[in-house]
Amino acid sequence: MKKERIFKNREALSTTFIPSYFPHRDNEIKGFANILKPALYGARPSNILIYGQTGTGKTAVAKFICEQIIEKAGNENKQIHTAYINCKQTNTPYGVLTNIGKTYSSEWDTIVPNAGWRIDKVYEALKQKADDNGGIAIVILDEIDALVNKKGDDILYHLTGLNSDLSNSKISFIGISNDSKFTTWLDPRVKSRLGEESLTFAPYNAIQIEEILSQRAQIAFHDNVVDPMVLTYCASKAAQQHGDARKALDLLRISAELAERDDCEIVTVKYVNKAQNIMEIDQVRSIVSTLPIQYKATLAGVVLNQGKRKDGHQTTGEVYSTYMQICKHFSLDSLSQRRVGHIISELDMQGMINAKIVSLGRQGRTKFISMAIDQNQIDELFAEDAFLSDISIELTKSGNYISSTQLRLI
DNA sequence: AATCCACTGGAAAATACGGGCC
DNA sequence: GGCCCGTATTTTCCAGTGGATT
Repeated sequence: MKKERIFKNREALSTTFIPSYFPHRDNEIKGFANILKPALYGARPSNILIYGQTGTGKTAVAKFICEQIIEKAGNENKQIHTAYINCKQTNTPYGVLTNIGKTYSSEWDTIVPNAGWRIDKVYEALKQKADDNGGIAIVILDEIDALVNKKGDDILYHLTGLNSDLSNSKISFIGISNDSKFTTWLDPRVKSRLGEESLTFAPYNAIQIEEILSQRAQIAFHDNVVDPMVLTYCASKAAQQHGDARKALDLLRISAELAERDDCEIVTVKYVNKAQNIMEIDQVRSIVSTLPIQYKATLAGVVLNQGKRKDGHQTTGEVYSTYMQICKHFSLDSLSQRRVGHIISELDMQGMINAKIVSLGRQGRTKFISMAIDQNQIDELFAEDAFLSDISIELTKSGNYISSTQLRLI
């Protein structure tokens, strides 16, 4: 192993890193701390809702505050627990309750199975654990929007009502959302209980992002390995994207990694441009590689249909029939058109394809569908994937539905 | 103005699966 | 073994719908 010439501490640029100081978040932190302060005197802090776009530091600040408060509580011998739950990942009532329970007690896993119990029993167990433990719990519900609007959105109702059921302990919630309108979908009772206090994180501007970058760069890099222009450049790129500091950090990290791979002494602006390209491609690559097989088949259907119509506008029906042929050919269980229509919409949302609803009069109402990424990239990505490369090879061999577009696939 | 296509997209119901309870 | 829960994924059913055509 060669000695690290560029990086001193990679971690400092990762999105999960929590710095000890947050530039331009003094007011937010102060406000936050004031709301949570009662916890140190044994009182229940108000529930808080935090709004702000991605990359404005909501999650990091919330985690930071929790660490601080635990430390403080430790000094003063107060019982405070904190839990962090990402509701995008755990978006079921069962999962949320289980995650909170785990922070109370390490034996939770051995007592409560991760499936099988009826939900009110889990709820009872959690109450029990909480009261046994005593103290105050602060639960962070990140991306809380994922919990509402679904069938099980009464989970928030139960959670926020938890306090009145507890005798020996208290619990308060910090909800984090990037959609400031999400409370409109909320049950009014939950709305008032959850939003006792609220904070909004404004997006950073270019100058602020640059300061953040330089703070992190000092931790992450050795001295004089980064061209100062690089930070300015990364910051301005990210500021264009509604002040997303996370984007800026990613850009900086990848630029540095590229420079490192090139065995270059110093990170220059050249690498930032490279990094930007790579990030775009990598994003698509990671989406494609994690796509379930039915989604891949649908995507392949769209690709094979490209060029069938001169304007490149396929309809749902056309995609579905190609999809069916693919399924038959590879003895893959086929899904209903309703389902495939839904998959098309999802691929659209992920940015893999473009789908626009149009009305063709007597020809009915459907979607115009086309690929959102260019042919070269498609070829590359298909070749990397076992299933998708099979499709391009097999179909060419069999001589069925071959067009110039498909020939280009191999 | 009426018709009517080819879907869209919401909602309910079916199916499957992990796991407890008796 | 039979039945129940919670969760996830699909299927079934069906009431719309925008606008070219009649």
